[in-house]
Parts: sequence; C-alpha cells; structure tokens
Amino acid sequence: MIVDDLRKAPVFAGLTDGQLAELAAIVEPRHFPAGEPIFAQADTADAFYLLSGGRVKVFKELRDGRTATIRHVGPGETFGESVLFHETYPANTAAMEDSDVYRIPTVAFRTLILKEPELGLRLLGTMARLLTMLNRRVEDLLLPVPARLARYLLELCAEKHSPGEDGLVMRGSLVCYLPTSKRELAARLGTVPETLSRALNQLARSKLIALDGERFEILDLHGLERLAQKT
Amino acid sequence: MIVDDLRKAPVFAGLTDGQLAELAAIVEPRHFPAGEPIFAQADTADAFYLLSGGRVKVFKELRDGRTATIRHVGPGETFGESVLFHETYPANTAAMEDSDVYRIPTVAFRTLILKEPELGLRLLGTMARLLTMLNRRVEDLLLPVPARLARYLLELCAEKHSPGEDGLVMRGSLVCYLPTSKRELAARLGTVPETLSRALNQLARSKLIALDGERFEILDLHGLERLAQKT
DNA sequence: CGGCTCCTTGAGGTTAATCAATCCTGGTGG
DNA sequence: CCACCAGGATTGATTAACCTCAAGGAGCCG
Repeated sequence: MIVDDLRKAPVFAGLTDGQLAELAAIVEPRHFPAGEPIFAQADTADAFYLLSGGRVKVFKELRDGRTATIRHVGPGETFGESVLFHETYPANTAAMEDSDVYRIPTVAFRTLILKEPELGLRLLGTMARLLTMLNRRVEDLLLPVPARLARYLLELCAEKHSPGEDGLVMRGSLVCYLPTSKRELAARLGTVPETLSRALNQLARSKLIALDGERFEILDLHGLERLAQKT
Repeated sequence: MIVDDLRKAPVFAGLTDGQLAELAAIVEPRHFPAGEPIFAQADTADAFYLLSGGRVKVFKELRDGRTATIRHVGPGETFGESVLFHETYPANTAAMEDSDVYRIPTVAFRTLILKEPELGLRLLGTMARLLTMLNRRVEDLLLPVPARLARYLLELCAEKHSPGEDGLVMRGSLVCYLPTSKRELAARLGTVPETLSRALNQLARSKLIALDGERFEILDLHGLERLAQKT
C-alpha cells in the first residue's frame, strides 16, 4: 500500500491518516533497474523522489569521466528535494540497485504544504538533517583518506546500532557490512579504488579493524575514533 | 526598523506586512564585534540567525587548530537554520567583521510556521539553495586548487552582476574585489595561504586574471571557465 | 577453459602541505 | 619625516599524500 510506504519514511512518519492519504493521491510509483539514471544535472525539474526500496546515488560528473558522489540514499530517504524551489536539478542521480521510488510532483506538493503546514515542517527537518550531513562531508574532504574512511566506518556502525530513537546506543557487536562495492565506496569517499584498498589494509594492519571481503569488524573503537580526527 | 531589515532578506521578502510584524515580534537584535564567536559546534541550540550587516563565517575546527570554513555568510542570509530541528549546532560561527544579527528563537518560529505556512515554504526555499550550494562545495573540494579558485572568482563576479532576478546577467565589467583577507579566502577554499598565493600568481601569469591587491579583473572569461572544470 | 569484472599491489609522478625566510604595508613613536 | 615594528602576504625548498598507470590475482559465469 502506498500509504504504508509513505508512513515508513521518517519525513512523513507521524502525519495523520488523512494527511497521508492526501499525499498518496499525488505521488507516482516508479521503478528503476540497477544502473539506470533517475535524473541528470540541469534537467528541468518538476518532481522530487522518495526511495522506498533499493539504493540510489547522488553525484556530479567531473568532466573527465570521474564522478564525485555526494551521497548515497537508502530506503525511506528523499532525494532531489531542493528542486521544490529550483527549475533544474543540481546533481545527477542513478539507481545503484533495482529501486522503487515515489515521484512527488513539486507543484502539487507545494500546495499541499500550504494546506498542511505540518508537512512543511517535516520537510524542513529532513533538509536540516541533510544540511548537517553535508557540512560534515565538507569537513571530511579536508581530512586524509584514512581518517575519512574511519569516519565512514564509525558512522556505518553507529546508524546500524541505533535503529530508532527509542533505545540506548548499542556498542556491543561492532560487525558491519559495506553496503556497496568498493568502487562505489571509493567514489563516496572522494578517492579512487587503489587508495581505498591501501587505506583499508592500513587499518587492518594497525589492528583497528578486521576485514573479510565486505564484512568488517571494529577491533579498536577508541583507536579508530582517534584516527578519525587526525588532520 | 526591524521590519525593514527583515524585508530586505530574500528569505522573508514577499511576506505581507502582517506576517513581517509577527516575525519582528519574536526576533532579537544582537551585535557581535569582529572576531567574536556567535555559537560553537555542539552548543545547545534554541535559535538561528539572520545577518543584517557585516560578515560571518561558518566553520569546523580540525583538531590541530586548522579550520575548515564551510561558508561565508553575507547580509540578508540566515545561518544556523538547521537547528530548527536539532538540539545542538552542527558547526561553529564567528563574526568576521562587526556584525548585526537578528536572533530568531526556534520555538517561536516553529509555531509561527504552523500559523503562516507561507513562511515555511520560504525557509524551505532558502534551505534548498543552501543544499545546492553545499553540493557544489563537495564537488569543488575534489578539484585541484586552481580550478577551485577559478570557480570562486567566477561565482563572485556572477553574483555581483546579477543583483536581482529582474535583469539580464551582465558580463561587461569583470572587475571584482576579494571580500575577505587572503587568509580567510584560503580557508574558504580548503587550502592554505601559501598555496592560494601561488594559485593566484598562476592565474595572473596565464593572463586569465589581472590582480592588484584585493582588486582583480577577469581577462579571459572563457579560459577561466575552462580551467574551472579541470579535474 | 577462456573471458569477464572487481579488487589489489607496485612503481612513478604530481599536487599541495609544511617549514623557513623574506617582503610588504600600515601603524606607532621618536 | 623617518626608524621601527607586527601582521599579513609572498617565495623557495622540502616532504608527504595520493593519483595515475601498469601489472597481476581472485572470483564468476559463459
């Protein structure tokens, strides 16, 4: 059911059934196979998206073919929100896996906000979180690659172990799985696969993590956190 | 008059007199002398700010004393908006010059949004612009310093020559002034003063710009744009 | 068994940070 | 008016990070 998918997204959780129904009336489900572009930078934009299943990347083309990944999007997150107030998309997006999305036309959504201010407030919250995250990304890119990687791994474990706002942050099991190929991860970290590979080895050699394919375990949380702040 | 200052800010321009009056009732004017911090990362947050005069920088401390400047804020822009939905500030801010700001308490502002959805829509627009800008910053940091500098200079001229939405983009006079010390500019570009100095020289030697203190002129717009896209 | 793609490893080159002088420029006091 | 400082800005030499290019694995599917 559309309404159920919408409710699962943090941005829309907590809305009343009536509000969700209004929202459901304007969204359009779409499917994108892995690798498929969803929109491209400078495309004229009349909708943004909610990802219900799969994985999507937001990125910029760097002229010489390399790509700068801005963020990875997981289920329940929105992307392209900024076009609510622009005529064109500010970046490219593509499905990394087979993905199901809801297309949300901007015009209808804007009028809905005026009718249900609560909705605007919710979206503001989402965008605030995005801003905070991007602040962090800017900071990240000024750090050396191993520190960047350490921060990424720590973040990965942190969000895995705080599934809701309800419980304490668990720090027991520090085993996680890389959610993407190393190629994609390197792009996400703003580096190349070769450098990522070496950085991972370095962390493993320093006994900060144990690595086995895409599965890894944090052995020395404190040491990793220290590294994550190195200039 | 407070209302006049508010109306001058793009985020609040276009609101009705009544809405502006309501807003004026909750904001608190503040003054910060040059160099003074306005808030620090992780401070508990109950307000965001509109800059009415002066210049403010948003930055992160990089542990070893170096700072990562996230953005520079000019008159009419807001900063700290993201705390509308967080309990703590995600970065530091400090006045770069003597600055006048309006402090906008989050609680009052949130209730005002529910009453005047138009206001929420406006703030969404502002945050969308910020997001787009930060996307660009992430892209920037993956480019070599001269390209980053070229993009900055082009942006500086562009915004100078498009004062409103009303006119064509002027490309005639390409003389601009660096708005900050070179030290601050280097931080804004994610580099150090030495490297900035060399990059500026390089642009001047290539006849792309002419430089005289803080005044500069773009001599070869096309060449500069080409450089701005180099990996 | 080939032919993939992805990842890893190694060698070399380039960019930019670091360290250390030197040079301005504006302000101060003689 | 000039000597003198202090800060920022520049320049040079050195070093470290990391990208590039090139060459192997390692798994996977035909």
